[in-house]
Amino acid sequence: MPPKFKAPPEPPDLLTVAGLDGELGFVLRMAQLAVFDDLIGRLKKTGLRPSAVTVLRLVRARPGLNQQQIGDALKIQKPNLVALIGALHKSGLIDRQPSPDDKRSYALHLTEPGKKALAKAMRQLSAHLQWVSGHINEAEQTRLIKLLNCFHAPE
Amino acid sequence: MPPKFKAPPEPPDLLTVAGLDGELGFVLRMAQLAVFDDLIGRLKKTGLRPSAVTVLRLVRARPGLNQQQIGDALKIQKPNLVALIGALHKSGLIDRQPSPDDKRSYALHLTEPGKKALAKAMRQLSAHLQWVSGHINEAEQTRLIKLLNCFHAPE
DNA sequence: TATTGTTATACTCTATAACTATA
DNA sequence: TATAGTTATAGAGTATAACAATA
Repeated sequence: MPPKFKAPPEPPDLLTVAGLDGELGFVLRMAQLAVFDDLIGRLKKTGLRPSAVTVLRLVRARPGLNQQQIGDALKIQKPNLVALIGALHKSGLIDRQPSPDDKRSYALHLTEPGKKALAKAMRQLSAHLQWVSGHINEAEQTRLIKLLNCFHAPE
Repeated sequence: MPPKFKAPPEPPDLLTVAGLDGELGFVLRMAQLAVFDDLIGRLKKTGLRPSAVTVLRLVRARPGLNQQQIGDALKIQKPNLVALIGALHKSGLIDRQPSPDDKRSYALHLTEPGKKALAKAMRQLSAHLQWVSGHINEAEQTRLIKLLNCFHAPE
């Protein structure tokens, strides 16, 4: 029988000892930090934050959308959307038309520069998604998203 | 053959049309919002934020820890830890002893009130974990955490 | 009355540069 | 020189209350 070599005793990991790396909240936060770190880094080239890109994507998916509907979808409260939408409008990426059927709200549309900017952002998003795929294969990704939806889907 | 009833055509979901609910970043963010919403709500009773509870847990796991080590574990940068640790010290939950072997750093320990406060917070955390278990069973939770660790484990 | 968008405001979290005292 | 802790500061994100115009 060959002599037994004990593996050198690993120093017990601090997070493990504290029980943090087995807790959903903590792991969720750390994963989000890592994923958004990559995404934000790539979007730097476009001058847009993830939230701005998301707004542009919603407006492209449903031209004529108003702020309230965007806020509901992204769980951003009304006052906090004013600056975000305002900046997109000011930089000429979205257009605000007075809504025909409700004079209180604006119908939002992408401008031509807005479409171009979104296309550029989507190319960066593509690279980001490839980075994600480097960490977790497609099947696992689908499973992960399904599991995460346990929390945000039902509300 | 019984008559066929077509399901009423569901209005296509905005998030689905925009392709957001199939993207990890977005789903991750939404899940984290929901999970932390519950956790923060429960911790309100203790006057502590999740980050403060996490710091207390690390110090309990490794008495004598310094700020740098905490920052590394939680990915919080040094300047942003000063107020957090300072508040815990000011409210008497942690004790700062000058470190014997390195006069630049402080060795952190839980005080008796700190231990009590952490115990109280851990009871709220327990209730939170039960809430989590209401959304996703143990096996799925284990799988979810494993999948999320694909991102924060390797660095 | 209720809703859309807005202002004002405050609190948290995060990021960078520069200082101090030790090492 | 490098590291631990600090200060100052700025930028995001988020929360509440209240208002005008409209429904």
